[in-house]
Amino acid sequence: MTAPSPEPRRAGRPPRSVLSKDRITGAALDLIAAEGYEGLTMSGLARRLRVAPSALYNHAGSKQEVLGWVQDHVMTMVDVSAFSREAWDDAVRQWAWSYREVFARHAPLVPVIAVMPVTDAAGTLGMYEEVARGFLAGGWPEERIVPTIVALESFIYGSALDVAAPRDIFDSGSLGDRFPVFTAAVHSASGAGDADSAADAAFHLGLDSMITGLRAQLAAYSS
Amino acid sequence: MTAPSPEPRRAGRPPRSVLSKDRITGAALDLIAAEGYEGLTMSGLARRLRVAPSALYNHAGSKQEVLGWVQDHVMTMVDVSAFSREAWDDAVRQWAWSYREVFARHAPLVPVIAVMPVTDAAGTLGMYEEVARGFLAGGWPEERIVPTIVALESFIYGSALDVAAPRDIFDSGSLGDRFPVFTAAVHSASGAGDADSAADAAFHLGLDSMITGLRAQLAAYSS
DNA sequence: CGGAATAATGAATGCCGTTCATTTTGTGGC
DNA sequence: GCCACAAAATGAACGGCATTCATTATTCCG
Repeated sequence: MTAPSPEPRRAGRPPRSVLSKDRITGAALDLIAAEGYEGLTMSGLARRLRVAPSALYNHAGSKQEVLGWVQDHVMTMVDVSAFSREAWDDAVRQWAWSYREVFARHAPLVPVIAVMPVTDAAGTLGMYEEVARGFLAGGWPEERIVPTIVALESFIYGSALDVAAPRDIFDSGSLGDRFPVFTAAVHSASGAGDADSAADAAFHLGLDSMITGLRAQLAAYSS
Repeated sequence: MTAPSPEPRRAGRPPRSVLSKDRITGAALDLIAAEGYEGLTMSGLARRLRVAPSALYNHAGSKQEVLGWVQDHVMTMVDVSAFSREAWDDAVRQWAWSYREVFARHAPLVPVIAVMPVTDAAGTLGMYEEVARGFLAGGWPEERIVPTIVALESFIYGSALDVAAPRDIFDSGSLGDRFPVFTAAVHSASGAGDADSAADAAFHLGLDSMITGLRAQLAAYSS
């Protein structure tokens, strides 16, 4: 137990390095958990690490790079264990629900992921490796695996964004009269089930549809 | 043809209003077309409208609100005409391709849409109205229409983000050795077809899967 | 006709990511 | 063992951003 040091650090290189990629990533995740993504600023991150903001730039080239580290860590939270246990279609279902849940809590990462290359992202690659093994074991032809993963991910990312939507997002207000068919559909949909799980219902429906369609594609390919 | 007035406007309310929701929206779309979304700043928008930045706040409460107007306009660019011409499944296919194409060019709107309520967004409601009519005419039960649209949209939004991805996004670099199955799958996928259309291939595959699955759901429901 | 709402200007604010000069310390080559 | 250089911290500064405020001029409404 080191005594807390209220006296500020002097300028100059410290005896033992204060920062590192791992410490920065950990602090960023803590900060996000505590204050959300709007609280993730370079100043806030530096404050949490008891460091001047500019010190971060000795380790990360930009905030984008820090976000990349966070994203790679978040990827490891996705549960891929089903792929080594169950048939590919059941595994996909479990994986997809876990994937969506994780990124619903990290929705601001979704637009980042789409652009960010996977190079040097060991966590992300680890997830893909497990998924690819599962598909291969399930009898999928190798060249179809990546496009299939991308299609599923697209659905998952879109659905993760949808989780953050307010429950009354489809309330057409005073314009409702001009759009009677849609307005009626909204009302009859909200009748069934509580509004909390509207996003869940759409995800369930879409995922099951997609898996059904993929099963049909695999069958057509195998014959 | 009014003469250009190089002399700046004096302070005080102008004889005839310079700004309006429509003029702001139009200028924002021009600005986005010219400089992309990173060029869409309140200052830049004001410059284009030959107005002080603060003047915008007499018409829009925030930049978010302006983005909402832009989003509603962009929605009207989506082609829904197939729903009044063709069977629901073919119409969905055409609509989805158009929808993705439009939002691939407006990817930064995707995270905005998910959160933004549809109230007072006539263009958005207009699109939903046509789609809902098509589903209803196709024999879908009313209470299933909205969840189905949401599921399709989730896939479309995710796919629109995917279009912006660099072609070598799955290049695992020096870490490739540790993830052999996935690395092999990436290589055999990039072999078939040019890299340009990797996103297209995934979208095609996912959309067709989903439509197949939806068709099966409708059949199960009808019986 | 007069007062309130409206719609512009321009200055100012605070936050943000990032850069730079400076200082101190560790490290690798002679 | 020394010395030059790389590494890692500080703190001040910068430019850009969305937004707010006081001020001014004009229109609209009763």
